[in-house]
Amino acid sequence: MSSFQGQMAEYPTISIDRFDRENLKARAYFLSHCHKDHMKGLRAPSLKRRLECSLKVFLYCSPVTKELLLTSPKYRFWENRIIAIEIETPTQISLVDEASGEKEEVVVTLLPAGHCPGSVMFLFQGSNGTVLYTGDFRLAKGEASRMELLHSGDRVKDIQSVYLDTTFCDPRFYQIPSREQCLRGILELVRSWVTRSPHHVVWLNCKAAYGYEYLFTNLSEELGVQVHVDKLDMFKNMPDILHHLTTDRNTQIHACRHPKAEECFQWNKLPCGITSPNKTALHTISIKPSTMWFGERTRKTNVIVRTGESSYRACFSFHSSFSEIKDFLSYICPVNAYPNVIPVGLTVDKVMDVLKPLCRSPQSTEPKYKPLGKLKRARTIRLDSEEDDDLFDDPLPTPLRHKVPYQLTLHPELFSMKALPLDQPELRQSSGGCKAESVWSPSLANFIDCEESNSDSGEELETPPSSLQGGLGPSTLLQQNADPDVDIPQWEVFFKRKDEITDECLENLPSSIETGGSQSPKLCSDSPKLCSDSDGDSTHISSQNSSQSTHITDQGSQGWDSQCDTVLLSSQEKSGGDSASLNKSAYKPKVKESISASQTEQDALCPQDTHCDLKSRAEVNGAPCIVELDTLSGRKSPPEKTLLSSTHTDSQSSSDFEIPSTPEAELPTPEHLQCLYGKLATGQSIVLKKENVHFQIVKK
DNA sequence: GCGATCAGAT
DNA sequence: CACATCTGATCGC
Repeated sequence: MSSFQGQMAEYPTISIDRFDRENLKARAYFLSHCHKDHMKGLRAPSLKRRLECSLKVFLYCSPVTKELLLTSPKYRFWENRIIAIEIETPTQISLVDEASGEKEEVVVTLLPAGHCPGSVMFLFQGSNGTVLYTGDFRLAKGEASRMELLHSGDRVKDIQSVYLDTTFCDPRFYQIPSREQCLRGILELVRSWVTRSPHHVVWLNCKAAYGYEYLFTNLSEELGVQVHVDKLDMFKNMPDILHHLTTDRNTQIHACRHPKAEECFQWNKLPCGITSPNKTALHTISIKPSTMWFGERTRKTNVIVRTGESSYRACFSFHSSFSEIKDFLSYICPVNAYPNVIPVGLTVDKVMDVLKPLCRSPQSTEPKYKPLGKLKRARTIRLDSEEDDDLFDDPLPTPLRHKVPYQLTLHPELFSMKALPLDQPELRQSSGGCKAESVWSPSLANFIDCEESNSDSGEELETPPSSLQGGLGPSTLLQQNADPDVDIPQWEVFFKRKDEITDECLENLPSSIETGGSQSPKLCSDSPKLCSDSDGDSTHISSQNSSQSTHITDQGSQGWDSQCDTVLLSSQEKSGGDSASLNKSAYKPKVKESISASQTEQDALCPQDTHCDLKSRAEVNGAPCIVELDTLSGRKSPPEKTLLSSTHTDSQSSSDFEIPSTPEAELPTPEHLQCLYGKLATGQSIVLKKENVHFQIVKK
């Protein structure tokens, strides 16, 4: 929970994520995302009064946040005082003291934060230096290096202070399985259940908060089953989300809530009340998304844990892990870093002890030279299981970098924006409007990608539900491997053969796994954007502006070189070529009416197909010059206690190099590696792949 | 009656 | 394991 008090030392006349007390005097307000603990005072009468008196005071946030906020009647009084700023569009704001007329200019840039829909970080530039307020964030390792607007020329911007989400800034939370891993784990568990019969339903026991949407949309997309929720009007202008949700209880995936939901579930009753659509009783399992973390030296990291006959806990985190935080901060390397959150059991001082070494040393206040080309890691190398030679295919020429969107000046009272030239004036051709094409965000597209140590993704397994306990429930155990002991690239491991992994994974698992038939390498493939051009004349908000992609694929997402001139491309255009090769074959947008029993039964015919899909690709995280700075040996987290025996493999991954299984892959020669490193160091793309669907903003 | 705060639960 | 939220009790205006 954020304990940030609202003001930053450098720009005390603006308030962020706090709206009470001192903040009542602010000249401008900023909201990073729509979670209640960041909205304290936002609907208080005192602030409402202030607004009525100070007509030049505005609230700035992302378009998605604005939409979500204004959906609630409680905040409707803000309606004419919120200014949505597009992601990654430097925008000048005048901070005017209405009493004295005193004026200060700042340029603010919204950067995607990956925490929940609409979540952003705020980068402020002005006379008191450049500061970054992260809000809450979950960014995989290397994300910062791919954010163009954190850079200036070839360098990371000289950032004075970072106000940082330190929720998991404790070595205890050294690593958290990547978003894709968690998603995939949940997907396969859900799949294994709902394909059994139309009466097998899943209840996703989610909290009342934004942030699960990408889970819902991905499950819906992959399984062709809409997710039942209590409310969806907040997404009315976000078709990419909306189309995967339903308020019709007659579906197999539920994320509805009820105060006594847990009790209901004991009686096989869903929160929404349905027990059986017809005469047949439902068979329900519950999956509770919750944070799971693992210590630095923990190998086994199960993303799904069975907690009861029909209940599971699934790994899910809105916040960056300790190692992700360190990666982020050490890359930014500010003069100062301040925690927004003090993790339970820690003190400010203890958190500062962690942050300090990652900041610029007091002796040299010179900004560290961070040539973008060198530090830009994480060109994805995707090794298709069938086509290993993909590895060195299609190196793209290094594109011109730093196509910085033009700067906008906001005159709130006029709601006008005007373009300003920037120091690197490569102007976009688009108007400042809300067209998706104009705001495509490379880092947003990339955010799901993980170079984090635990993001190898090949070792998940699941067993068909029927395999355990007489078919009483699915007995899924999905796990990832991570070996954070190793911070040095281990190429042997990187190229570990898939069959080895498979064998290891199969160990201890129920016999019904069939290793055959599921060689298709991708569980989540990218797909062309859904419904971006939907009918109607409403405003559609896309994930361009949401900092959380609605769709996760297992394709390394950083394939889009952030150096590309991306701003004018739509995601469809970009993903078009690749998507053909993905086995997203079965995506059939299904409206609720179309989910017939017969259809579902058909789906249930081949449940075996759902397991043991091993991702067959490898990612290279090119960051040879980065040494993992962590010296805090994380306390070992206790062995995960699962109801099922935990399997593990010897596959290892390091913080910077993760190693999915790669069948038929060969060890690279030193020459290969050298070439590879060379390309990475110079910022060349090695193999690009793209995809990624985000909410689109389509204004009609 | 509402808000702020805290404890407790999920 | 935590997070973000909700509920209910208490206090004050």
